[in-house]
Amino acid sequence: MGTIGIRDVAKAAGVSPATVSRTLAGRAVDPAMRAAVEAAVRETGYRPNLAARRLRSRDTGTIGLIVADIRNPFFTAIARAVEEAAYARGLRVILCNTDEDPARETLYLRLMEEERVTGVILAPTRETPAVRAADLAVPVVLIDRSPPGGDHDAVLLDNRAASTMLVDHLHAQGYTRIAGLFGATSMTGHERRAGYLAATARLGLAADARAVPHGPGETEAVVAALLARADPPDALIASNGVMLLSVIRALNAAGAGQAGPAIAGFDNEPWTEVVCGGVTLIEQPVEQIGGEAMAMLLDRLHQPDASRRTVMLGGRLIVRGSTARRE
Amino acid sequence: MGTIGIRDVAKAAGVSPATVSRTLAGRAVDPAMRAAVEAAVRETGYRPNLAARRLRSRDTGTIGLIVADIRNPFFTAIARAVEEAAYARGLRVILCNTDEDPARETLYLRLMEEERVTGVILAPTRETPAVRAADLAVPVVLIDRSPPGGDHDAVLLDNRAASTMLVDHLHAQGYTRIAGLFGATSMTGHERRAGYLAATARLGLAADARAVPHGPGETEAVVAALLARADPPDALIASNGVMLLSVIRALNAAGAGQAGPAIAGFDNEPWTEVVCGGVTLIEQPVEQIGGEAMAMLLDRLHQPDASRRTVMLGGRLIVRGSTARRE
DNA sequence: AATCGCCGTGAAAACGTTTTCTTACGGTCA
DNA sequence: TGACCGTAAGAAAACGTTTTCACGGCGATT
Repeated sequence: MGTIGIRDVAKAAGVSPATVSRTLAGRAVDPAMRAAVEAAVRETGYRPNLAARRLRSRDTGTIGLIVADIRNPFFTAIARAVEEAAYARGLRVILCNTDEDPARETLYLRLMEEERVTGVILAPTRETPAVRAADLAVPVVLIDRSPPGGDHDAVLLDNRAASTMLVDHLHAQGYTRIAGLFGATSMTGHERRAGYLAATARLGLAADARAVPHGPGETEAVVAALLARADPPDALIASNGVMLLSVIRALNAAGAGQAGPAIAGFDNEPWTEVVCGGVTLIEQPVEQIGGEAMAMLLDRLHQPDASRRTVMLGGRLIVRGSTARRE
Repeated sequence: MGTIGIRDVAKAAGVSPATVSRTLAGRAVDPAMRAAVEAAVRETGYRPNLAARRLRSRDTGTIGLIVADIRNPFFTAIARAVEEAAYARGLRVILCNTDEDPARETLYLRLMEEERVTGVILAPTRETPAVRAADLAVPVVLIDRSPPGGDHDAVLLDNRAASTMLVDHLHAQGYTRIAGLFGATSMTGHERRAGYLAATARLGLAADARAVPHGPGETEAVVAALLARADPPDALIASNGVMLLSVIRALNAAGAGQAGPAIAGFDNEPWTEVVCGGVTLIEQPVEQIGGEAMAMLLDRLHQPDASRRTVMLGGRLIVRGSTARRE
C-alpha cells in the first residue's frame, strides 16, 4: 500500500516477482517479458529497496572509508580518488571522519561491521586499530599510516625518504639550523620525524624535532617556542599541510619577515603555490594512493588468504620560491 | 553457521529473540534478563545487521548529504557541520559528491530514495532538481543554492547583500573599476552577480561581470582577458573560494605585482589569512548553515505538511590587508 | 477477596528482496 | 520417435531483524 514493491511491478507486468528480479539484475529473460517488466517499472515508478536487497543477497556493494581529518585536503583528495575508483566499479562508499579520535575510530569500525560493508579503507589514528583490524570481520586496507609491527594490507608514502629529501634540499640551500614539527598523534608524524633525525644526523646538523598535538593553536605555540631559542632555526619543516599553514601564520604573527626562517613541508595544497612566493614541499601521489588502496582491497576480497602486502609510494619534491626561502 | 544473529544471542541468554531485540532497543526488560542478554551479546560478539533492522523498522536513521564539489572547503565544512549535528541526534550521514554534474545529481537523488533515507540535504547544481524535488519521495532541504521560483525548504546566504558589502567596501577604499567573476553553473553565482550589478549601478560605477564555467583553467583565462582590457580593473571580486585562489594564481602568473588590482572574494578559508597580506572576503556562517539545515529537515519530518520556508543567513565582511589592496 | 487493567514475555508474522527448487517446455541426439 | 538435457518461469523459502498478538502474572481498585 504505502510503498510499491516488486510484487506490484510483477502484478502490473503480469509476471512473477522472480522474473522482475531477474530482469532488474540483467539475467536471461524472455525479451517480451523483459519489455513488459521495464514498462511496468517505469509506469509504477518503482524504486528498489536497497536494505531488502542487501539483506537477502549478502553482498552490500559498499565499502567504508574512514579518514582521520576531513578538513585536511589530503584526505578529501583521497576521498575523491577512492570514490571515483569505487564508482567505476559500481560500488558505494560510506565516508567517516574520526577527527583523530581513537574512540570514534572504534565506533566507526564497529559501524562498518554492522553495515556489513564489503571492505574498509582506513587511515588509522594510532596503534590500537592494528590489534583490532586482526579480529575484524571485514577486510581492511590501511592508508597513509600503518602501525609498525602489524601485518596488514597497506599503501603508504615513503615518509623517511620524503623527510630526507626535504632536509637534503634545505641543506643544499645553505640552511644549517633546520627544525621540524611533527604530528604527535599519527604514525606518519613519527616516521617523518625519524627520517628528519636520520638525515640531520648524517649531515652533522643539529636536530630539533618537536611533537605537536592535534588541536588549534598547538602549532603556533611550538613555533613561538622555536623562535625564542637562543639560536633560532633558519628553516622549518612542517609535517603536513594543516601544520604548514599554521607555521606560516605563526611566523607572520611573530613579525618574522625576510629574516625569518625558510619553510618547507608536506602536501601540495593549491594555496601553497601562491603563498610566500611559493613553498617547497613533498607532494603525495593522492590519486595513486586511493586507486591502489581500492585495487588492493578488491584483491583481498578475491583472495582472502593471500599474504598481506605493503605498497610504498614515493613523494615528489616540489621546489618553489627562489631558494625555498621566504620572500 | 556463517554469521551469528539475534537468535544465537537469544539461545545463549536463554530468552526469546524478541527480548534480545527489546533489550538492545532499550525498552523495558526485566533487569536479570537484561544482564543475561548483555552478557550473551558480549560473549558471542554479536553485531546487529543494519540492513535487516532497516528493512523491518521502516526508519533508516540515515540522512543524505549531496554537495556539488567536495574539494571546495566550504562544502567540506558544511559536511562536517551536518555530520556533527546528525551524530548528536544519533543519525547517520551518507555523503555524495556531484562535481557540479546534473546527471550525477539525479543519480544520487535516486540512490537516496532507494536507500530509503529519512531526508536529504542538497546543494543543487541547477534549476532542474527543483522540479525533481517536488515529486521526490523524500523530504529535501536545499542549502547554498535555491532555484528562483521554487517552493522549497532552504537555508541560504544573502548573496545579494554580501556582494553589495564587498562592492561598497571596495568603493569606500577608492576603487572605481571593479570587475567580478561569478560561477556560471550555480544559482549562487547568479545571485552574487546580481548583487554586484545592483551595487555598482547604485554607485555609478562601470560594471564588468564575467561568468566563469566550472573547470580547471577557466578562471585564469577570464582574468587574463580582464587584464587585457584597455582600462584594466583596479579591483576583482571572486565568487567563491576556489575561484579566489585561481584569481590570485592568475595575477601572479601575469606578473601583476603592487600595481595589480585589489582582490576580494567569498569563503573564509584558512589560507586567505596569510596570502597577499590577507584577503578581504565574506565569511559564510558554515556551522550555522549545517545546523539550521539539519534542524529544518527534522522539522519537516515532524510536520510534513507545514508550509515550506527559506532561512536566509547573513555573511560577515572580513577586512584584511592594509586596504584590501595586494601587498 | 475478587476483578480489572497493566506490564513484560514468547510465538509468530512481517519487512521487500533474492535465490533455491520445482516444473514445464522445446530442441537435440541416439 | 523416445529419452535426455538445457533453459526459463513460477512458487516458496530464506535473509535477520522488529513488531504485533496473545497470554500469564501481579498490583491496584472496588
